[in-house]
Amino acid sequence: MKFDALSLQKFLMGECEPLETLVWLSDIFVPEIVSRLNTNDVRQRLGIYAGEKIPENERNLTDVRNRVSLILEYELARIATCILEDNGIQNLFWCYVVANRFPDLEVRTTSGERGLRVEVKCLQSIAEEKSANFDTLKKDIHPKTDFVVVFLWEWKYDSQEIKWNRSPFVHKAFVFHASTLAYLRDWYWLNKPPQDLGDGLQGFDLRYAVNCKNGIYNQEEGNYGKLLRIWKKDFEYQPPKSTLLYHTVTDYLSFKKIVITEGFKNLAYLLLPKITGSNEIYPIHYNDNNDQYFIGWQSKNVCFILNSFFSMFSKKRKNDILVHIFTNGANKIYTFNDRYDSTEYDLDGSQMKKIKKHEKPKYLIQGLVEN
DNA sequence: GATTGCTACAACAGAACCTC
DNA sequence: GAGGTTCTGTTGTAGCAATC
Repeated sequence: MKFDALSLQKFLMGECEPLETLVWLSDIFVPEIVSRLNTNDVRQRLGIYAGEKIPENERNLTDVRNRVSLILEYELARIATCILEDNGIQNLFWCYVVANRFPDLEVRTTSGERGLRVEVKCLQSIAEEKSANFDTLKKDIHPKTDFVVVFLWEWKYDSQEIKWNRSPFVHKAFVFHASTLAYLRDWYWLNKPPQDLGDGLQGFDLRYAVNCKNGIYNQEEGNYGKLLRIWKKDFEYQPPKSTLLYHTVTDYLSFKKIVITEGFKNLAYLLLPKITGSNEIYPIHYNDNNDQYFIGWQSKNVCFILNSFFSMFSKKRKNDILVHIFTNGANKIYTFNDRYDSTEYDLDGSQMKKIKKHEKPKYLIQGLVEN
């Protein structure tokens, strides 16, 4: 993709209004990065080759996820600098912030002047609880130049012709205006304190969020800023309205939905073939008047349904959906919550007979193997 | 069932400590 | 003092389990 060198330089040096920069990053610049990240040229350098093993235990998977996250962060900077070179810009580059502090990356001129600053977060889509953490205090964030980029990635198994077995694939990237996201986070956090504060208060010191339990203060435990806990739709305390905040709320709610749905899809593609023995998987849609709703995924006689979508319907419509699924040949349903705990049911018409709860996707498969 | 508080565990850097 | 080892704190990602 060819960029206009002048506007590229202007955006990256933080000379435009934050909203304008946000839209440019979201719609133009970061999609180009993702497109290049997903090329074989990049993926071959992150691939797991025949004979190589990674840990399967969640505890030890953490280091692999950390490493993928770090590499994607570096690749972003490398590719972003390549884009500058491709467009004839010699006086700008992306650099790594070596000190362990916000942000991860900065745009600099060759004379050292600073432009945009970017914090990179990576989430593996099938992780039951995506917990990447944006806990930078608002005082440390510059409203004009600072942004958060979130990559949603998953292992992608490649065809036989390609020499590696699997490699990370970025399914989607999201960009947030850091200052507004932090504002939203704090608005929610401060308006929803724990019940057992005692005579203390929640708040911040110079470096951390500070919690209080029964009057005793402590450094916040690490939940503050978890990306999927930042904001909830229709929260009872609404922040003051602004265009930027409106964008952030809309983008955040969309981000949350996409992250959960994408992980659910990847799980369906991972697990359904192991259950049914078939690689033929297709989406389940429900048509209501002129609207079409996504419900889940089906392979042969087995359906995966996402609770957060299914529960939106009235009892009558739920029955219609179940009959529709049954008519399409399914007699087994697994319902999943947003953290991918599942419940197994036998389906007969619109009647669901509960068989078993599976706390985690891996137990679902283990249970099948044991049976 | 959803939410929230707490814990796990890796890499890494730098300080503190130990031995020669 | 040099060099090696251990400890501590920070960053990062995520899962478990009690509570709402």
